[in-house]
Amino acid sequence: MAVDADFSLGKVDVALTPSQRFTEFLQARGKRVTRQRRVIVDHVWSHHEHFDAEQLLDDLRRTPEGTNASRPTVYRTLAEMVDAGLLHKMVLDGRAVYEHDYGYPQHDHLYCSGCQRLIEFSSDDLVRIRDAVAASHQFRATGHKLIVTGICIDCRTSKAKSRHQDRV
Amino acid sequence: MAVDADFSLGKVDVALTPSQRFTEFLQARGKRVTRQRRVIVDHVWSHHEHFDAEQLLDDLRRTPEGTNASRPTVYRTLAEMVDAGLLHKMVLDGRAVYEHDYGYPQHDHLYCSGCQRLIEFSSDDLVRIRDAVAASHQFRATGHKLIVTGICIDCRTSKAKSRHQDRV
DNA sequence: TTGTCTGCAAACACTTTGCACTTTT
DNA sequence: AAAAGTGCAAAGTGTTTGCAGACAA
Repeated sequence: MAVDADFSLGKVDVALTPSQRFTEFLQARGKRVTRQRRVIVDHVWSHHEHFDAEQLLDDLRRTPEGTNASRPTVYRTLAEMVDAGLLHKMVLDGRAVYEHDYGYPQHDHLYCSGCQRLIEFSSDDLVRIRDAVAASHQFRATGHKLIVTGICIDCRTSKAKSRHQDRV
Repeated sequence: MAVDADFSLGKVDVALTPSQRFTEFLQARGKRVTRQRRVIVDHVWSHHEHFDAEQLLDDLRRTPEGTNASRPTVYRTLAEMVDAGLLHKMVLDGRAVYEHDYGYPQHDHLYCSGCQRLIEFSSDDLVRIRDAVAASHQFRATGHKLIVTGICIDCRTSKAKSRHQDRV
């Protein structure tokens, strides 16, 4: 699940690093800053990519001694990071996919059914329409999830699609 | 998972009933029109509601002799109905939820986090924006899924929320 | 020291599959 | 009769949990 190479939605200024924010979150709840939790946040923030729990687990296993964590710990820590507002979780094809949330603007995705790539975009018009529709149903919108399915230009132009089928 | 009581997006005229269309679909593929398949399509089309496989299985079990089907058959038949274009499948909170597709206009959902109700709506503006965004990324959109999360008016006005917590 | 966290193995929920038997065509 | 479908039980997949030992505060 690679992220579009050109990630054009810029970072937003934030006071603390993700790692600091997580530490703060843990301490505020009487939770402990363990080696595993540190290793996981650091690793997750070393790449701006969409990933799932198993990928993260594998990545950590390929890493030097003392920088990995067990499957249950990975799952538990990802859930905590979502609670902490660091990560955003979405479900795609039956498995949970995570992406950076803290410090990045709200956005939606184009999902290429050819190469499974997720391309990020954001649209103010979309949010406006969302709120107008919600209002007309006397519904108070707190968020939304939009995934536009289709075919990206690479998959459309290349006859030899093999190059685009990473991570299928 | 109840559907909004006032389903205001009208039916669309279609040449065949869902059951006829399914029969046609099966025959075209050399598949057989069995008692179970008939029972399932008929039951699914007797209510316009969102449902999942286990609910359907339970409903069928509560039904007179000779009008039920096993779990594997229910799953297999639902998949066929999706292939046939009769049902639309979406994944919500980890399980597959189905809704009528054949004969109904494309639409999206408001999802109340208070009572888990799905309210249907459709918006031409939304589709326009979707296509504009896609075009700007040289992406060819073939479809989309939008779920707006929030609180419905019932959950907002009632202090005694218990009444709205069916199916939680 | 005290209470939380970790990792293991086992449990989970939902869905799919292998296979002998039944049913439609 | 031939081919496809069904139901059972068992296997999968992704994720969660109970618990004894390990570790942060």
